[in-house]
Amino acid sequence: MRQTSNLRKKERRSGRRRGAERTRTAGHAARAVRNARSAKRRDAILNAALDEFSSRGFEGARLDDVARRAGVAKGTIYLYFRDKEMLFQELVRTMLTPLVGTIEAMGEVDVSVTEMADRIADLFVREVYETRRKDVVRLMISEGRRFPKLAEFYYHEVLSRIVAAVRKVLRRAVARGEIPEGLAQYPQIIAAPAILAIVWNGLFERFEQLDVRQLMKIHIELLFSQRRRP
Amino acid sequence: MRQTSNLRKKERRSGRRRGAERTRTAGHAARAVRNARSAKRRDAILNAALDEFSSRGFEGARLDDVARRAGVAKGTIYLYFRDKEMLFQELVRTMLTPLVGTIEAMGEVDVSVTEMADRIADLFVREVYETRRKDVVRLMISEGRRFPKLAEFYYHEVLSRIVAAVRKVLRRAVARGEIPEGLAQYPQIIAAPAILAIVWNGLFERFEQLDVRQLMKIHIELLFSQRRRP
DNA sequence: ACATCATGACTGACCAGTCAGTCAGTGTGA
DNA sequence: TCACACTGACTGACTGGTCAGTCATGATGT
Repeated sequence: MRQTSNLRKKERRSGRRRGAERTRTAGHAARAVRNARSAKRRDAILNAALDEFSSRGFEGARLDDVARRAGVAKGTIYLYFRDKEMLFQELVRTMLTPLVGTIEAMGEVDVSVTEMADRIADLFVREVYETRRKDVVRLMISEGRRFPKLAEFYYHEVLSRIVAAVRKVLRRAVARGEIPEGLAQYPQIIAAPAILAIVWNGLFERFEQLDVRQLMKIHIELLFSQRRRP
Repeated sequence: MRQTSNLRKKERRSGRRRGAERTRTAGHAARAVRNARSAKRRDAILNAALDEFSSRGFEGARLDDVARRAGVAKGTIYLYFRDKEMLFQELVRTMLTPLVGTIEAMGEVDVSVTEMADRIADLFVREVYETRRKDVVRLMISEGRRFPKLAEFYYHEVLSRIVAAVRKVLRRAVARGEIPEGLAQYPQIIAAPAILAIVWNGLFERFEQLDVRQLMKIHIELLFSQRRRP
């Protein structure tokens, strides 16, 4: 459950070079150690926050609980995040940003539509549905409305890029006559079962299982199987 | 601790027959007036609650605000609902229960799949998306996870019935060879764009409009257009 | 000796839920 | 028809408790 480890915590603490040339090496080493510890704490807090936000919602989550779960005093949280809201926003940003690159790359390669759809489905299942990112997306769905800034960030930095990349591939396919035009107008259709799965999973999984992989596979087959004019 | 006093006020106030046969009619009329007013208040409270819950979420909503918006004192809310949680649950129940009948009826008629899909889409747009029920469904999506009882009610009383009704029609179509088998396994696929639309509407509508009707129409066309074996 | 990081007790604001009191409307008796 | 008693729906100030955010103090490393 450590998968957030790769979230660019190295961020160069800008400036601060003055004097003490003698201890340069030692200083650097020390700073590196500190940064590492600091990043670890930040991560622990984010992880704990995800748990608490997920099970209680933004308003319902208690920072005391986040602190306890992270093995840290409450005040420490405020050394890393301005307030509860920023903690939430950083959580979403930190967990979802790394996906963007992967997704954009997808639009560059000239693959067939079905190939692309399969890749999207696979990426979603492996990198979102089967990880804690699923919970982050669920949080985004549940609470995003009350964080307009975050919704905006998410739309511009994540969604619109995905939509653009997918649309690109779809347009090519339309031009080749492989698929009807409608799909290129609403690339969201491809993602619809993914959203459905996350919502269903949160609400009804205990009554009726839903096999996401299968769900998406069937959906894609239905959408893309070759068809004749009616 | 006097709540419950007037919950379900139609309740035959058992016994209590003593004299005064003369005023029977007047008494009935008076009671009718009271009941009407009472129902009106209940409605006002539910309406106000929907507004507040929608914009602030369950935890974020203040009963003081609900009361003010309903034009009622805070205490009055507690004459009609045991506590905040029951208010929320009643809200969802009251708004969604009326739909169930309509939906079940749909499974009874032996229509074609596309006909059924069109009807579902139309019903959804007219009775949910274009009404305040959309907000109720959104609340269910956002907060349902923290109300297991409510999720259970919703699953058993609403969802599973829809799924069963739709599945029935789909099975017939499969038997006739009209559609491939996959869809009958996951009738949820038909509803996926509806969920997507509600989520999108809440989060991103201000950046990019989404025409639900068109979205669902295209999706249905893609799913059901006749196809040849690959 | 100093800088930085970390702590957790504390504070002030906030809010769900309560309850003593009010009063509009109803029944009763003359 | 009037006056008086009675009822219970309604009110809103209040209470008990909670929690985000602060800060005086302590720990650690250089």
